[in-house]
Amino acid sequence: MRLAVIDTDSGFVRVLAKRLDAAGWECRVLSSGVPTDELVAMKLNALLVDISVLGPEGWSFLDRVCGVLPDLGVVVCTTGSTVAQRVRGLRLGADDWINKPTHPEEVMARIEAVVRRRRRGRANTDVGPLVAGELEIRPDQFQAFVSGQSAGLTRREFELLQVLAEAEGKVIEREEIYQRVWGYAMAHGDRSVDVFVRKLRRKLEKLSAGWEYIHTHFGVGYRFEPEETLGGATPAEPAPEPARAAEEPVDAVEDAESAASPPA
Amino acid sequence: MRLAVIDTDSGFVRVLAKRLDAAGWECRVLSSGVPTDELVAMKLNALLVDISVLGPEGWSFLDRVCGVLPDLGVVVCTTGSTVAQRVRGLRLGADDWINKPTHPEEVMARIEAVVRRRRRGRANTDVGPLVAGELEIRPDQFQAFVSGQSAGLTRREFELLQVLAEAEGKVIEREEIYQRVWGYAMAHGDRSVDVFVRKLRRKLEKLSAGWEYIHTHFGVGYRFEPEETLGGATPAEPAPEPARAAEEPVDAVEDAESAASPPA
DNA sequence: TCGGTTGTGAATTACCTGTGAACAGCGGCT
DNA sequence: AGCCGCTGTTCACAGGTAATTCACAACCGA
Repeated sequence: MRLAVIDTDSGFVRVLAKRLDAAGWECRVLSSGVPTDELVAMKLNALLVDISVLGPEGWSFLDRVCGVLPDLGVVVCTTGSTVAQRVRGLRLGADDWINKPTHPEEVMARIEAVVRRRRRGRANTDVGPLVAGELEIRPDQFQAFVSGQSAGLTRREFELLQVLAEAEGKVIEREEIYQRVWGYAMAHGDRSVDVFVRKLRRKLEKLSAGWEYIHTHFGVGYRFEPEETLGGATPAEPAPEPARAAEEPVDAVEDAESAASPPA
Repeated sequence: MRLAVIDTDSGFVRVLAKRLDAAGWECRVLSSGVPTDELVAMKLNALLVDISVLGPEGWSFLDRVCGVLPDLGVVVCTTGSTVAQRVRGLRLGADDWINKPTHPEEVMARIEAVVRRRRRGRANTDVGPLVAGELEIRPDQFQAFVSGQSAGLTRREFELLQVLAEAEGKVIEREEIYQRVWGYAMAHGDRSVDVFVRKLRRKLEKLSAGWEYIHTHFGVGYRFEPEETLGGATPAEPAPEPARAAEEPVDAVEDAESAASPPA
C-alpha cells in the first residue's frame, strides 16, 4: 500500500506515520501541493490531504488530481469543514472526507475502505494463462509465447497486450487503454498507445506470422482478436530466414532488442 | 441509481427520500434487516443502513451483505458511534460511515462517491446490445449490424445513431443532437447533423432495405423508430432471420418474394 | 406562391494512424 | 565512476480516412 500525505499538522502526521509504518504501508509526507505528474510518478494507491494546507488552490488541486488519476483513492482530512464544503469535495471526486480531530485508526480504516472499493472491481486478476490463436499469454511470466518461444515483450508491451486480450473481441478506446496500462489519464495528443501497438504487432508477427491479433478501429481505438490472414497459412510459407531452434528465447526483432540471452 | 434505506428514523427518512426523489434516484425504504437474497433481487447500487436498527445482529448483517454483494455500495449512518465501532464497520466491508445528525445532501454526496468509485473499477460491462427492427447496435464494437453484417459506420455516425436510438420514439432537436454527439453547442447554421443523418440513412438502407429508421420532423429535428416500408424491398443479401420489431403492432403484409418470417 | 427548411453530392479541409528515428532515463557491467 | 544497452517517450512526416463546408435542388408549411 503506497500512500502520500499532504498535511502540516506535525503531531497528527507523526502519530499517523507511526501507525502506517507499523502496518507496513509505504508513506510519503508532503507539506504542500505538488504537480500532478509528480504524484503520478509516485505510483500511489491513495492520497490523504488536508485541503486547508493548500489554501484557495485546494479545490482546483482536488479537481486536477481526481481528473488525472481516476484510480487514485483520495481522502480529505481537515478541521472545521462545513456540509457544503464536504459535498463540494466529494462531488469533485474525493472518495471520503474526515473531520479532524480524528483517530489514526479510523483514518486507516477509511483509506482501506476506499482502496478496497477500487480494487474489488478489478479483482478478477485471475492469473490463468490465456491462449488466443497461436499466442499464449502468461501473466505469471509477464510474457507471451508462441509454441514455447518467448516474444521478448517489455513490461509495457506485455501489459498493453494483456489489457487488449482480456477484452477479446471488444473495441477499446485509446483513452481507456492508456488509463489501464499507464495508470493515469492520457494527455491530449499522446501517441504512446499507437507506438506500442506498432511494437507489439511487429514482435507478434515475427513469431506468429500469418496471424493478426490487433485490429485498428479508425477514430476509436483497437480490438484484440486472433485472425488467420493468409488462406493456407502453413508455417512452411513465410520462411525467408526464420528457421530457428525451438528453445531459444528468441532475440526479438532485429531493430535493437536482444534481451536476456546471450545467443553466441 | 437504485438505493435501499434501512432506518426507522421517520423524520430523517422522509426528508432524505424527498431529496432522493428529486434527484431521480429509485429508493426503497425498509424498517428492518432483510434476507440477503431479497437484497440481491432488488438489484441495488447502494445500501444506506442505520446499524443500530438491527441491534446486535447488525455486525453479522453487515458482514453477510458485504460478502454476498461485493459490488454493492454500503454506507452506515447512525448516531453516537465510537471510533472502534466505525473501524469495525469499515473493516467488515462498509464503504462509508456517517454520524447522525447529518445533512441529506452530504449523505447523497457520499453515496455518489461510493458508487462512482465502484463503477470506475469495473469495466463498462453495462453495455448491452440494442436491437431495433433489423438493426443491432453494439456499443462494444462502436458499430451497427444487420444479420451479422457491419454497417461500416464511422465513429460520428455511430454515435449519432446511438443518441437517436437511445431515445427511440422521441423527437430530438438538432441542437440537442449536436450537443450530445459533438459535445459542444451547435453554431448557428451548421448543417452537420443533416449531413450525418443522410450518411447514416444511406448506410442503413444499404443493409436493411425495406426499413426506415430515422424520421424527419420538419422544423424540429429527428426521431428514431424502426418502420417497415411497404414498398417492394429486394434485400440484396441473405436475410435468414429478420429480428422482430420491438413493439410495433404492424401485422406485416406478407411478401411472397422477400424473406417472410411470420412470428406467429 | 413564397420563404424558410431539408436532402444531396462533391470539393475542401482537418484529423487520424502507421512508421521510422532521435532523444532521455535507468540500470547493469567493467 | 564511466560506459553501454535497453526501454519508454517524443517528434516529424507520409498516406489515408473522415468531417466539414458549400452550392443547389427538392420539399414543406403558411
